[in-house]
Amino acid sequence: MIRSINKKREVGWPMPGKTINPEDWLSALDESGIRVTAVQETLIDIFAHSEYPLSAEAAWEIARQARPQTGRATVYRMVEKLENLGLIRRVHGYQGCSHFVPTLPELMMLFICLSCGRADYLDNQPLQDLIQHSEHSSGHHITDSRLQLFGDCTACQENA
Amino acid sequence: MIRSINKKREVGWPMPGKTINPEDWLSALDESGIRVTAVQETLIDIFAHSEYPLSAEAAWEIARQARPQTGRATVYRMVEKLENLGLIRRVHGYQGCSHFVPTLPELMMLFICLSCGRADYLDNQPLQDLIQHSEHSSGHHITDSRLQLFGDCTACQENA
DNA sequence: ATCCTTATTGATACATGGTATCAATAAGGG
DNA sequence: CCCTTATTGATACCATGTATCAATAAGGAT
Repeated sequence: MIRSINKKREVGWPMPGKTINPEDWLSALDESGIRVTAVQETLIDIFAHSEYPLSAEAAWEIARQARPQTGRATVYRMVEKLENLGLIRRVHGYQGCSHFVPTLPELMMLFICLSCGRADYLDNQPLQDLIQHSEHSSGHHITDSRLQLFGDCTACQENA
Repeated sequence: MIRSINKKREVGWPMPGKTINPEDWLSALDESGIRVTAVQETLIDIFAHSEYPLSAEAAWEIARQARPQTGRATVYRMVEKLENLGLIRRVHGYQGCSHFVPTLPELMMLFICLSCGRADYLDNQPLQDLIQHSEHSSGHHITDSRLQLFGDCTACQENA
């Protein structure tokens, strides 16, 4: 199903018109009463700059390159905090359900290429429409959603 | 987040116009070259008749009521087979990612009520539209998708 | 700047969910 | 009714994630 594993860490997420600012993440942590520490800065940097979904375990490995004494539990705790604050979100179905990407739009339509592993954030208007339509036709009140799309990205189609 | 746990097992999935026939599941297993055994019939019956998403662990518990000697690994193996054959599918984000529901439409739009835990299969046309639209506007070739919707069902809204 | 309180850390042990192993069992074709 | 072989169930194992707790360090108060 998954045809490749994560590549080396590179820079930048390809979200047009929106970029990740580590400062904003630190502010969000600070505002929620969480103390800002060196580990946090390291991990925020790692998640904000990875071009691929990362698992806590993968983030731990990268973190130890910069801070060898970094503890495993600390990374898991940070991942939990970042997820609770909505700064990162889980990718369901990509090598399990334990990989995370930065949250860019609130209602994400995330596409993952099964060939190169890169993530792409698509225009989320269709998802908003879908939810609104389904709410009306079913009568249920929809408060949360998970959507993941998988396939071959444009670049990988050309290289095939 | 999740506001209740699974209720007792009841009967029937509320999918209008489509019901689950355990015979079909047994045929599917048979046709794929898998031997039909007593455990399989038990587990198919359990998954096909539960009104709520079931984890392998929960299915094991129920199975042992009917067949006390049923092994844990056997249940996990069966769940894997049923998932590989596309007969059941994982509910992502409902009490983790380890609960399963019968696959009714190929492209499922599954709604889970966070109050009563019941599942409802919604009309999947909006999802087909979304995928087609996103494929065209992004240029990516979409081969797989995961969608889950959560909220309060009509019944629970009335009871509130 | 220094102290003091307390959140956070890192090491470790533990829990949970799922998988590999393997002898015993049973399905179902010949 | 055999015989082959997939399947089972018991057990041990592994991976991912969590609880514990003494040591550390943030950052407000002084």
